[in-house]
Amino acid sequence: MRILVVEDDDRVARGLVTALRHAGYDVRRVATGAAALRAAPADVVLLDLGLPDVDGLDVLRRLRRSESTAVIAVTARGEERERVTGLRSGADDYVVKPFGTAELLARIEAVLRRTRAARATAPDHPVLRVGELELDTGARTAAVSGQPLSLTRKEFDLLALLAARAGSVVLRDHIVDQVWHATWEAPSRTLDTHVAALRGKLGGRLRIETVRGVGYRLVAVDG
Amino acid sequence: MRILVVEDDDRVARGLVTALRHAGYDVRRVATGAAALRAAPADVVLLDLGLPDVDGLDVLRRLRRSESTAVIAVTARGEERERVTGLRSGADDYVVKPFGTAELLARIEAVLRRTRAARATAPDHPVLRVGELELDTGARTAAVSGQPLSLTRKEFDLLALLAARAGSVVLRDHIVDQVWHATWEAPSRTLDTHVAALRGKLGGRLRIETVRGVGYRLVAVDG
DNA sequence: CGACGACCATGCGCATCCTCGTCGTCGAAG
DNA sequence: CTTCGACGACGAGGATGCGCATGGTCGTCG
Repeated sequence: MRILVVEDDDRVARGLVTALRHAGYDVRRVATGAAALRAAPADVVLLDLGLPDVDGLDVLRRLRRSESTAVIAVTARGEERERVTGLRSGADDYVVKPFGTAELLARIEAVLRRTRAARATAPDHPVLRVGELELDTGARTAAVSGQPLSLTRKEFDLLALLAARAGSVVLRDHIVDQVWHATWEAPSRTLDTHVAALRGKLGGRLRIETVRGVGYRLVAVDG
Repeated sequence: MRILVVEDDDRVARGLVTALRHAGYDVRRVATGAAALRAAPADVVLLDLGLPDVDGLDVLRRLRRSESTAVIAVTARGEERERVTGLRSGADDYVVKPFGTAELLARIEAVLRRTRAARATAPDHPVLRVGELELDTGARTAAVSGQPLSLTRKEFDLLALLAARAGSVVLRDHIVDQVWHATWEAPSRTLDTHVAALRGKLGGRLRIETVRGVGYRLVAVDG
């Protein structure tokens, strides 16, 4: 489980990181909002709203674009109004310094309990089959009709996501969230590019259909 | 959205109920743990852990057996150790009296955001059948008598809505709400246009009937 | 260092799709 | 029968979303 600590005060940050590492989490720490957005994704982000470079609430809102990331806001100020706007902006929880390590850990667990369901990837089905396609999500290998195909990382992630919901439409936003862990806003043609690459590699036995305005759907072609 | 308030102090309870009702929730209130377990299910339970009849933590654990119910623990005691055990027992959040109404509402919203997201991850994508019409809401495909038909986004959403209530009238306002996610209605022929398009594509086996001044109704034509 | 592959951003072209206005028609109420 | 409001049938316009080609960035490896 990966936790990102966004905190500009070195002393506070070090204490947090140590405590979280000790609790068994994979912890990263950054000091600025910009770095936080770059360092995503994480399962939980501990976000100090009193950052020097940018508006903390803005960072919060961007982080929360990814459904699978939970955000716990942390501040020194204890005003109720601040807490309310923080929560309203999408924070899953809001704690005020100073706080106890045990409570923070308990709150992290509570948040994780709730977001676990929203996280994807079923580790119990490592091999996906759709028609002639076979994806080994453990070994990250793919083959069509026994012929191995070489996929790049993004291509594989994308195909695995589509294959896991074969026959159903997968929403564009959901793909962007899961494969790119995106925090970006401007509509980008990046996803299309990768879909095009996959279509080229898949050949005739599998088809990625476009559902305009919604997303994509992977189907096997019988023949 | 349904909220259950579990609180033995009448005065506090009344205040809570009023505030929550005012915020638009469907609120129920009980005074004991036993009654709380009987009154479930609810989307959110505000649980006072200082109940007279039973151990609050025990009630909490039982309520949390239902995945879709969120629990916010409320107590008068502010000890960190209490908060930790409350959260560890499965509470989604933990607030200490006295607390502000605005913050409580914000925390309820935050919790609901998460449980809703968890539900949206495993959504129901039923296959709707009306006469010869078959709509696969997961794949977003439609067919009449086995013949696939190609529908645009709005057309599909609209038809799915009508098909889900096949045989009964769906109000114009409700359609606008669900398909356009707007409460708009500057007089415009947009909805009519899409209905007309659907009628053209459906052919003779299905009919969309107009109920003047009310809405539309989808019916199968037996032939 | 230089080449290379993977990835990301951007812009254009194109095919729809949506919207909304006008006008004619229909239905219900009086 | 008349009147009035609601609906149906068009027909553009403008907006939207997608495919593809291109150029740039970054990290890796020889």
